[in-house]
Amino acid sequence: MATMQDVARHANVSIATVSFTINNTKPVSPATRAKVEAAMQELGFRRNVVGRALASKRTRIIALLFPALQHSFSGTVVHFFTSAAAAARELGYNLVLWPISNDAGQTTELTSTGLVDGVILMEVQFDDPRVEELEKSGTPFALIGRTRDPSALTYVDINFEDTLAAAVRHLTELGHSRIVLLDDAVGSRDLEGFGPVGRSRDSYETEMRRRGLEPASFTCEATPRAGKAAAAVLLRNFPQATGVIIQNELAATGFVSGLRHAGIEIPRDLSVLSVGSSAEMAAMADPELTVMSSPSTELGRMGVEALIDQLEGRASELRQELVMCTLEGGQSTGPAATPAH
Amino acid sequence: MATMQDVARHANVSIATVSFTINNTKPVSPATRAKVEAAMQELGFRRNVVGRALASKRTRIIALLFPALQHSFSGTVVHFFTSAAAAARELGYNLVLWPISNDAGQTTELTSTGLVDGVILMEVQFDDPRVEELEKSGTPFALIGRTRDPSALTYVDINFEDTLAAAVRHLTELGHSRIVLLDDAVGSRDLEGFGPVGRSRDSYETEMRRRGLEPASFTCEATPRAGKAAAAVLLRNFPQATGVIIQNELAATGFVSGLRHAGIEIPRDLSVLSVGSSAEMAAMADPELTVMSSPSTELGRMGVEALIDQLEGRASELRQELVMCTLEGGQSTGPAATPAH
DNA sequence: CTGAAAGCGCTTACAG
DNA sequence: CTGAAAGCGCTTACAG
Repeated sequence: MATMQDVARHANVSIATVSFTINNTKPVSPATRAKVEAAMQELGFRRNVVGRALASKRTRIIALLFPALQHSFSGTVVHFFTSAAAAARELGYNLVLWPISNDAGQTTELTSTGLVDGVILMEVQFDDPRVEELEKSGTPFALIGRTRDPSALTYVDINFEDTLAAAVRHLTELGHSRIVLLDDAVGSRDLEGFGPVGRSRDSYETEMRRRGLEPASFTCEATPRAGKAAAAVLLRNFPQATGVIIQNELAATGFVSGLRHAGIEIPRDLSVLSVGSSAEMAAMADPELTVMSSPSTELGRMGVEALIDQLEGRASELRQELVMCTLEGGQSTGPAATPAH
Repeated sequence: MATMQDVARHANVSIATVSFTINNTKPVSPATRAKVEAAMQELGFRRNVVGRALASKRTRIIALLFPALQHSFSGTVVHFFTSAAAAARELGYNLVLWPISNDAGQTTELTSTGLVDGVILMEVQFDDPRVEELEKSGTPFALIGRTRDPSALTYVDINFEDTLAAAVRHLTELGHSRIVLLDDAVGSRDLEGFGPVGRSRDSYETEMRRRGLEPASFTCEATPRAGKAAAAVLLRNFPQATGVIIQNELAATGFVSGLRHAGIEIPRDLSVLSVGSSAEMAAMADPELTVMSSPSTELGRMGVEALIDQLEGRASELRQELVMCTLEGGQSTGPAATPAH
């Protein structure tokens, strides 16, 4: 590869001038610019990023920290990864993937080698030790998710509060009043621990009470089989229910199957609304689930943008954004009927 | 961060000596080593990777090139990404994600900035322009997949040939002889184009003929809805079939639903074997599908290892590996019966 | 076994 | 507007 030195020689200018014209960092006369550009063209010059990184002390690489032992890799995670990578590139950055364990200790070791300018932290917990670690190490970062009090942090997250309220509203507008929430056991084992589950359940309960309705919720593991079993639990423990909000993507199809096997017809006998999943996943169920789908693609992009804004000093104020899940058609919610069971 | 210079000063040695002891690249006396290590410890020194990269002309970064417009992001892709990232790190490398369009033109632009030592190319086509581009640019690379004639290339891929033969065998051992293949329309629109579909269909046909059976295949898009429609097509066009091999992960659940709605009981009336999907996906169907699951995790790791072996000059011979899909229990295959339709 | 020094390919004050 | 030069943090012949 041709170097900047080669270009300078070829154009009869100094290497500094080449740098100035490439970066538009100092005025360059039109004639000189033309010479330099011709030389670059001719030599097929591409600026070496490693030299640039060392000199400028900015690698323009950011890392995506994700849980190595992802408890449940929903289909939406891929969209998140890929949209983050695409957004980074559009902004002139590269995205590296860093699997880390959920407990702290590794992040400083990773960031201290100078590879990345900043990191995006996925699957943030209420009290996340990694956040402290990042703060201590001085690494700029953005969260996908929120800690308990994220007021001083850069983050993007799903607006679970409004999403669950909208989910309740969707069902009440269809005439439902006995609405049960089925969520993910991962969160409820440590209810305070994982944001999505805790925030969602709180919001569900608040919204139900606000409407004078009695909240009721239960939980199952994130597998189709667990979802199937949960169907039996629902029928036994919540026989009055006419609507279910399920926030457990991987259990949802099994839950629907379980209900079908029990003779429940959806949505005639029971409405099921899947929250935080994707249209693709929802379409796997039979009947296809009405879903409030996760804004994974948007979050990936926004997380990257938030971080890079910060890195480039463009972030005049802290960027903190919440995005709602989007209600998408489906065949699993309908008017409330008397419970058939 | 402390630099190597700081460590050298602190230990009263030259910076070269620090480098030698860190890299074990020249003999260092035990006493000196101890001094250097103590200094590193005390200063919390971590070798800066950018400086190292510039001096050594190796960034120890590899790129994963994946199709930006992935036609169908199966759940298994995430496992691939994450296992590749984990494997890279274990070997002292970093993995960057590079979305590219499927047609050529971009890869040289990406590799020529000197960011990566090599690349892994996903979703390889029979005649893949990107392969030529990589060869021309001199970038070391490994394929996930195979071109038409990959004999001179480093690759890892699914052993579609043996997998489909095993799929046919699984069903014939259960007494089936009318076995139909349902695959992915993406491949058959350009049958020569996409390896998995072409290789699988060829192998299916060969194996059927070898057993004196008549091959028959059809195709549908990669969506649950298309799968559902495909169920009707099967019953209309292949009424004699008692077994179906479906190589279309995203259509599989819909296919099963479609059959159920048509009154077909699986596996009593019809056996369905899902090939190249994952246990997670297979579990979404009702009944859970018997599946030959994609070795995504293995492929991710192997692809990275193959590339890095090559980069480090460890690859005495070309690394070319094929991995079969693994048959996993499920409830959708059983003894052949007279077609009920 | 250890060190002085050149050099990897850039950026950026500083001077003119 | 342009250039000479220092420097980013390392590695690696070369010399001793």
